[in-house]
Parts: sequence; structure tokens; C-alpha cells
Amino acid sequence: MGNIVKLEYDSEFFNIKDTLECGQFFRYTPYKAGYLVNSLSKCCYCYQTGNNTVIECEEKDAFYFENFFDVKRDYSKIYQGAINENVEVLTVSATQGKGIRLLNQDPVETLFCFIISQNNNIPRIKNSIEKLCKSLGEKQVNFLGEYYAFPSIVQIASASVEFFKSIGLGYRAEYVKGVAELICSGFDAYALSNLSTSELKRKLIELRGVGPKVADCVALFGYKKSDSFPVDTWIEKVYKQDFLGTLNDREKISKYFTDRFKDNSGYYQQYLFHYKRNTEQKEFKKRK
DNA sequence: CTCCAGGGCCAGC
DNA sequence: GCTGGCCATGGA
Repeated sequence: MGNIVKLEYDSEFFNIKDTLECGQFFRYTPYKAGYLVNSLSKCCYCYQTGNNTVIECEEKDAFYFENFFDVKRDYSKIYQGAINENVEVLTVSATQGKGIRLLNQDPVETLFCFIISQNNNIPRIKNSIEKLCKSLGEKQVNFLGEYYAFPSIVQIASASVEFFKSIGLGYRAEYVKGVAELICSGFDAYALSNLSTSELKRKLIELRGVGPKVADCVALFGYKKSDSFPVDTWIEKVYKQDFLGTLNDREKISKYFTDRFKDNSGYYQQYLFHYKRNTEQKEFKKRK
């Protein structure tokens, strides 16, 4: 095992809890005072202490996680841009979600995770992905202990539809199997990063099981296309309740936001999603 | 029991 | 091009 490094950042624009729990990512588990974070075959330990956010990982993975957590980007500008829009719900969302960062995730891992996400809830999605890794991925060991890598495309493609159903994927099982086989037979998902956002989404939607919303998520979270604005049930609520929008077609709602927020769309979307989902769940708990 | 979750596919207009 | 029904699953 290699040396262990401790990377420290000011937590004002890097809150580890909000960054992990804002729905862009599923492979994290509570650990000690923070979280274990898995991406591809790597694992790190993240926690907050005082005004600092700390990442502990093996030295050879330091560059990977610095990029993963997007540490080079100045989020104060994004935050200020959101405030300057002068929209009340966006101001409140950005203020509460000031520490959210967009993670730089692997495109293929993101693709499978968000195919699984459709018409599903976050706890179930997390659970299914964890089972996928534990049963198909390679076992890894580092200073944090044993864990499992995200399975390779060959490992996914060689599993059966029945297996995917057995880990709770339901009707999404056939989508996962089909996309895995397609990638195995030559569909180069990594080559798509050179495309424009709209061309990328068009290509992704050709995959069976990928519609406009999943394509938006994969474009944003996997291909860093920040001029994407995924519209799910929570964002639709924000649109109707807080932006007083009247459109019903989610693709049109998405276009409404990207026309308005341009290259900051994806960042603002995360502020809004996180805010809406959190406040509704708090309201629900209060009633109990 | 019904309704819902980071929706997509398909048939029928 | 648009709409409604259907698709598994588990928690509330």
C-alpha cells in the first residue's frame, strides 16, 4: 500500500455532505465522522473539521480525487452568479447549497447509474448500485479496508437480465443489459466527449433506456456539460411553484432553463434540486 | 389500499 | 408531434 495523503480545502464552497447528497452521485456511505466515497475502482475518506473539508486517499489517487471534486474551479463566481439572477428561490437555494460542487464522474459509470435512476428513489438507487458493485466488481483493498470497484463493461455485459432483476432493477434490467452489450460491441461512450451538448444528448438518447432526462444527467455529471438542466419531479415542482411556469413538457422546461442560465444551468439546477428535495423532506418529518 | 420516486417506451391519434 | 397506459419495486 502506498503513502496516504490528506487534502484540505476551505469548506465555504466545499461542503462534503451537500455535495454527496444532492443527487448527482450514489456511491457513498457514512464512515466515522464523514463518508467513504467510491468512484470507478478508487475509494477515499472525506469529512469536515472546523472550516475545512478533508479528503484522505492514497497518494497515487490524489490527482484523480482533486479532479473528481472539481477543486480547481472557483465556485464563488457560480454562487455569485446565482445570487445575481435575482430570483428568490434561486437565492435561497444557492445560499443554502453554497457548498455544493459538481463532481467529475466517469461517463460510463454515470450512464449506468442514471439508467437505474429512472422512476426510482435515491435510497433504492444507491442500494442497487452497491449490489451491482459487490456482485460484479473486483474486490479492492486499501488503507480504508475492503471495497468493490464499479464493474467493467465486460463484467456488466456478461451478467444476465435475471441477475439484474435479482438486485432490484425491475424493468430497468433489460436496459442495463442492452446498453452494456452495445458498448461491448463497439459503441465508444468516451469518444462522445468531443461532441456539443445537443449532439451528445442525441447520441445518448439513441440508447434504449435513455430518454431526455437521463441524457441530461449523464451529459452534466459524466461529460461536464454545464449547459444541461435535468428536469425530474422535484425540478418540475420548483418550475411550477417557484418560477410559476406553465409548460408541462419536461424537455421544454429544460430548454427554458438552459436558455436562461446558459453555461451555469447545471450548477443552478443542483442548488434548486437540493433545496426543493430537502425542504419537502423536512416538511414531511415535521408532520410526523 | 393508493401514491410516489432524479422516466422511458410504445401505440394510437 | 403529442398523449395515456404501462412498466418493477419498496417505502410512506
